[in-house]
Amino acid sequence: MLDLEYIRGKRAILEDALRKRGYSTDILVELTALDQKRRELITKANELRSKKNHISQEIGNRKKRGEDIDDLLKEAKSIDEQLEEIKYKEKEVDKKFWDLWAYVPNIPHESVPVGKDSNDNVVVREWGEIREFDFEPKTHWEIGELLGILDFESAAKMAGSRFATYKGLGATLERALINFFLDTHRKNGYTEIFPPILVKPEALFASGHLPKFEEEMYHTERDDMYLIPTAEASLANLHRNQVIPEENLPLYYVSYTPCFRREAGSYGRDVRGIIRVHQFNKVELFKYTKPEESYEEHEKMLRDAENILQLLGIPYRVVLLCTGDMGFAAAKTYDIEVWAPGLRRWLEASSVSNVEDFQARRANIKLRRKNGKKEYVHMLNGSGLATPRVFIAILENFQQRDGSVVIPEVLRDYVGVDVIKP
RNA sequence: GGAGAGGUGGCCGAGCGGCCGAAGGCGGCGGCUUGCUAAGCCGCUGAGGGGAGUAUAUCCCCUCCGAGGGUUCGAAUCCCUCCCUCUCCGCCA
Repeated sequence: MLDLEYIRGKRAILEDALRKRGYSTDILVELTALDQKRRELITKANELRSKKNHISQEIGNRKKRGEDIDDLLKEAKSIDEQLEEIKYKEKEVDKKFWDLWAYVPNIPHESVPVGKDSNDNVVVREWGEIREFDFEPKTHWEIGELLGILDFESAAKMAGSRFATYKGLGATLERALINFFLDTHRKNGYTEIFPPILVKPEALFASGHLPKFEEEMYHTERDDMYLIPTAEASLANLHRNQVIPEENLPLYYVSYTPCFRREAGSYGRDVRGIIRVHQFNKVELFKYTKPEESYEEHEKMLRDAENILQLLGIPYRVVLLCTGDMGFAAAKTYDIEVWAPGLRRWLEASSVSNVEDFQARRANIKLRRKNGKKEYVHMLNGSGLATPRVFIAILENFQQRDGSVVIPEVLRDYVGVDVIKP
């Protein structure tokens, strides 16, 4: 959520931002009208309440003196009636206003390239050698089934499409990745968190996932709770309604959680293998920072995520998302894409975003300066990393002619073997 | 699931129909004192919103004591519902 200044004094900036993101600016016309109406009603209601307060006070005074209060009672009643009507209208307008406002995206940072869609994203750097194969590289699902470490049939039987059962060393490799990610980030100063993964609607509102992404999440009807689509949702709530002394910032958190996504808008896309599944594991990085440090911290977080792939020896590239491709809450986002030779394409394995104070405003998280002044903190999140696509990258990049997969050295102690053989 | 206790400002904690946006303490900020530090003394110190105003100066007003309703001219204080925390019992890992 943005500062309301953006539809009053700083309106031109917001208009520009919406245009760059490819949003219509029509919404602003309605928002402005609602804002004006809202303020009119607030002013009127305040006046009436003020009058009423004076009368109540006067009643108290008169009663003490034993004087007659009938005329005041009558006046109070008439004010109540007027107030009732205005309050009703105010509520209505207020709700409309905030409902709309909740759909206004963040302002892109000045360093973000302007563009329409993913074609306008900018590749910032590439790392690693893309391997030349002297045989036809297989896809991860072919390798997974050949090695007996991925089982799609049993998963489909119990859960439907877009699920996978990890078996034997597959399950071990998955767990190894999680532990390796966590351990590495912990060494870099991130505090490990294992949060609730079933949360209340207000938590998802604070993180910015509601109301806009309701369709993307699994909801439990009986208790009105949601399975988190990412640990970001939980971590953004760690300090909800808190004021953090500035000397405690920045705060670094790392969290492994399963993530659940309905993938509502992507029927038929990436249906094979584990490219796009309803349930996956992710290790998430999260920071709370002072506003003046958030962009520096953003770069550092990106490096921390990249570091994992470098240690694993997986070729990747860093992509700076353009205004049109960026997420709703983000002011700036880098994606890290790993190379999958079997699929012959780059796969997004991480998304590292600075949302500035967009979530802090919703979650009401502030910092206290040394002089006592309070401001909203900046919040950053990034995958470090999501396991399925790293799993894919390991299978496809490190496959041998016979289908066996060489385990990266840093994982060998975790997995217990050097090679997974058929 | 059953019984009880409780949720008040950055924190602790009093208030239990009007004089309470809230005593007192801690912390923080400013000042005095002081060779420095500590201690002491004095003052200031919640949030959100609307309006006046060139103003992140200042002033006026409104709302907020877990959330939402209700009673009342008037509620932190009384009533109802819900949420959360704690204790005990039951149940289960």
